[in-house]
Amino acid sequence: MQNTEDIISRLSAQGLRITDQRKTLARLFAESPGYLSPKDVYDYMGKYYSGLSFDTVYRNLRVMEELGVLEQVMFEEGVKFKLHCREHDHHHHLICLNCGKTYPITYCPMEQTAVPDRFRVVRHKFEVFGYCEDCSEGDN
Amino acid sequence: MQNTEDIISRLSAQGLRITDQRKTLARLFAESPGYLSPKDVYDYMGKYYSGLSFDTVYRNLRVMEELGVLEQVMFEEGVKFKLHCREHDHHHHLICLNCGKTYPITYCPMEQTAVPDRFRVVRHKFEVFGYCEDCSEGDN
DNA sequence: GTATCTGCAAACCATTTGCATTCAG
DNA sequence: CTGAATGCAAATGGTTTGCAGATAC
Repeated sequence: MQNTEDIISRLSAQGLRITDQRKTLARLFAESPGYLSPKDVYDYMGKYYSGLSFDTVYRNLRVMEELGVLEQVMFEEGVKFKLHCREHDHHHHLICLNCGKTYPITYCPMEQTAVPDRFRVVRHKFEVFGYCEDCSEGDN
Repeated sequence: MQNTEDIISRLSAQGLRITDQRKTLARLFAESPGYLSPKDVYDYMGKYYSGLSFDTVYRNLRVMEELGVLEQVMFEEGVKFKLHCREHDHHHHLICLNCGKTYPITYCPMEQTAVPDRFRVVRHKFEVFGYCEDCSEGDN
């Protein structure tokens, strides 16, 4: 986990101006263990900034994603963001369907996967969805 | 692979009317080995129906997806469709980044994945992307 | 001071909906 | 014939863009 200051200084180091909104944004992601949709972010930010506009949220999410501070993942419900994993070794995630919190999985299935000679692998996606301890009321 | 008639009769069996467009749609998916975006479908269909509208394409894709004839997957670039796999055993796919063609992988990583006791797994996603034999010019 | 940020409005794109017409059964 | 399918136009929802005023540096 990175704290708010880490994120701020990375933004600053990249030449971005440190506005109040960006501080709040940094804090939000520093404190959120899981994925957030643009709407989640907008709703949270809206509590602190009355005149907040959606486009600024999008702009900042995009900028932070381009700088590698955030990472963006496509879910069935749409795009979501979280802090970019700083761990060096390749890993995957357990993702809670309720709170969006993620837990690393060190195991990578590519090692075991038999791929035809003729297929040149570029990347892969392995994600496990379910309910974390705190959210285990679930649906069925 | 299923042929056009199989698909048509499944649609018919479900009470749908067999229009020209749906026949063409069935043929398109029967002959396409990979994922197609709504736009791909629209472009293809457009060659045969001059007054074609996008909403009919969407409607038919959605209906066929609800009937289990098609399956829908979210990629970075958006939603895509292919024939729903009829194979009984659970499996995953190699997906060609160029032509969208898919190849089944029998291996399922969940068997090897250590999950914390407290996390209740509901579903998972494992996809391998790359270039198939025919598309191996690739990008790098 | 100056370039970057922000909010606003409007544009944009993909997707959905209502309705009148057409067509499969 | 009748209800379902289609095309059209318009609405919607999510996201992006242009521009003028506000703000970090």
